[in-house]
Amino acid sequence: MIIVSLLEYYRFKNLRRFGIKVKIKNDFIELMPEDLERFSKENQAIALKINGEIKDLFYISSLNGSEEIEIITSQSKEGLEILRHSVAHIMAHAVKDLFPEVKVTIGPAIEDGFYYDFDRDIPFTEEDLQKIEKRMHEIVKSKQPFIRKEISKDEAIKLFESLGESYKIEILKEIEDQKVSIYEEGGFIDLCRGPHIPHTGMVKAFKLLSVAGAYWRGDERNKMLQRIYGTAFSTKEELQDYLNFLEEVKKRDHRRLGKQLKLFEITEEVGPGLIIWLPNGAIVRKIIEDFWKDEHLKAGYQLLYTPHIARLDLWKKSGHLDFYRDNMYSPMEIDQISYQIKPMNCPFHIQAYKSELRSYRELPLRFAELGTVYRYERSGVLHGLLRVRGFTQDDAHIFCTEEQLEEEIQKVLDFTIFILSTFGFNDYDIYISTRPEKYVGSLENWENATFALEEALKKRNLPYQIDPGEGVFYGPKIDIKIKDVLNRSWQCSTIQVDFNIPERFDIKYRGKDGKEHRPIMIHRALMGSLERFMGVLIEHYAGAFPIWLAPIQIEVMSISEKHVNYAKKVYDHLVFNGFRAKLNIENEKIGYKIRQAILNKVPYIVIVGEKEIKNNTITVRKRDGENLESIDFEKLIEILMKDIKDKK
RNA sequence: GCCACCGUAGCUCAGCGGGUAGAGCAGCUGAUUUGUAAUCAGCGGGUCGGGGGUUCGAAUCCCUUCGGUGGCUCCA
Repeated sequence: MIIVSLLEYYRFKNLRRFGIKVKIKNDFIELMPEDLERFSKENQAIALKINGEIKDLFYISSLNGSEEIEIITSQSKEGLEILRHSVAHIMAHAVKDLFPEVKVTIGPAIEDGFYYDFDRDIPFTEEDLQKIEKRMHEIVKSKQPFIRKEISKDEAIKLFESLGESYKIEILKEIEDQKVSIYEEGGFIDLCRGPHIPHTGMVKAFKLLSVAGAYWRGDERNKMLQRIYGTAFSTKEELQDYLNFLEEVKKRDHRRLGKQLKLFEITEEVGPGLIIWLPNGAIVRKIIEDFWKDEHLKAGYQLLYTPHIARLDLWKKSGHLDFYRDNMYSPMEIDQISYQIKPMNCPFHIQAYKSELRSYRELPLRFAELGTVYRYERSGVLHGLLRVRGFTQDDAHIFCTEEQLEEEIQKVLDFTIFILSTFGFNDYDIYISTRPEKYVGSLENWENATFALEEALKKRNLPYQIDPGEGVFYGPKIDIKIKDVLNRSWQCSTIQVDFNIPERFDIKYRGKDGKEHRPIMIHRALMGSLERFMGVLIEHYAGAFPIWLAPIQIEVMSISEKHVNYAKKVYDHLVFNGFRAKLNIENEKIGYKIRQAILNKVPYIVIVGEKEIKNNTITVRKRDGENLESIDFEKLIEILMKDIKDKK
């Protein structure tokens, strides 16, 4: 990792040369030990990379000149992680100072900061966090050095026994090495692999954010600990930027915008995790559904509609009752027969496949459905539109031969990317999940299918990562996470190969050879579920839907009552041309009406008054405040039509 | 499901060392006839999430239940 600027490089080029090779950008320079020390100090080094291994900064004194050195500062990803980890220690130190009865457990750096889990019977309050933060500032100010010691495991156990830190002992007992490292800073000792910053004074910007429950070792059978989350950055500005980012996230929260823009509602009376789509949300959904259906027909899919409930036996046969019972609702009795509300669409699509004898000539057969399913989710996991109990999957099942598998997957990938990019998602994290411990189907099947998934991604030049053992029991899968404008990842699309269901339902096709063969099934959802996708879209667009999706595309407003008739005429014309328009002839000042429309995030505002009537024009104001000159009505229609066609 | 916090008018929130409720916005009515992010005035609206308890008296204290929020676990 390169952390020093070129300017500094040239400055240091004049320094005395010695055996220690220091990597700067992609070059190496050689420095005298004392120059290196000065160099690292001036660059706010917090650690060193010695021959590729990250070490504490004090190792600088033990270099013999043959090493390759990189200087790690908190500007780099690795450095920031070290910094945050050190701040976690400082937090634990502060907590122990203030609440000596607390037992410490673990405290790593994470994506956006760090946390530390504590065992304490009394919960931490907001005031406690403030006190802890205050104490942390004191520790930072006193510039306590982080001191690393290597001791034997037995010694460490004795040490932590004397400190009463039973969780540390539990961790120690599972460490295989006989030697462990501990770090001490201002009297606070923690079992830790390191590395750490040289001293606490190097912490420039941190903040404690929240308290939450967390199970010891993440196992819900274990004791619930108290986790304090915090974050740290290399400068105050960066911390402030991050806090601003959190504010922005809050502003875009789809639950808040959903209420404000009257898109959807979740009420206690209906039940948790169940969505009422209000007119504004419903129209957006309808447009997405229409788009989805049209594109599926173009892509060679056939549409299906299937029921919401089916005989329980169907779910026994599909295996869902065995594998998925915990997420299924209780069955209901109808005429002494048990029926089940559907958690999946696949068994129905299988029935459609089985509705006639199939020939290899028909394959691949692609069945698509916006299928609403109901799944039990534990109450604590529900979250707005993103995690619900009733949702509509943009589901499809492709039945194909083994030879067709790879091509079909490629087609699905292309299709997925087309659909996602239409909504402005052009950045993806792609994962292939491979065979888990518990699986069905032959090893050969798995290998072939996994290979097909990989090949498809390679041929499309899509970078991906492997998630080993994370596949579903019935087959490997590709998961695509999209990144929104704030660069947050959302799991939506999934492409899964299924060896299980075709087998269980004994579906077949007649091959060229006249014999019966079993088709392979691909199960895929592009948007995942309409609910989740809409939630992501709302946050992605911050509620300001592009014109092709906007619930109201144009709001026509009159300056005063005198202009109502003309406004009506304009409005009627817009509606006649198929636009979703709103007429605002309220007896209010124009500024007020504009404010309302902007708060409702209407993309186009049309204003008509004396001037417009006289010239037979309209004045257009865009959502972002840009004013189009008074223009001809037909000109507006032209602009709008083009934007809608381009899905802007 | 677990831990913590929260639940007052349609919305956002104030009131909470106990004495049966307020504001702004929204809604309705009227005045105003308006030129690019809030014209003025009046009116209506809540058994303070539900249930139970303590008390002469509970939005306020306690218990319980439902729901929400942040996490943990889970996400076939």
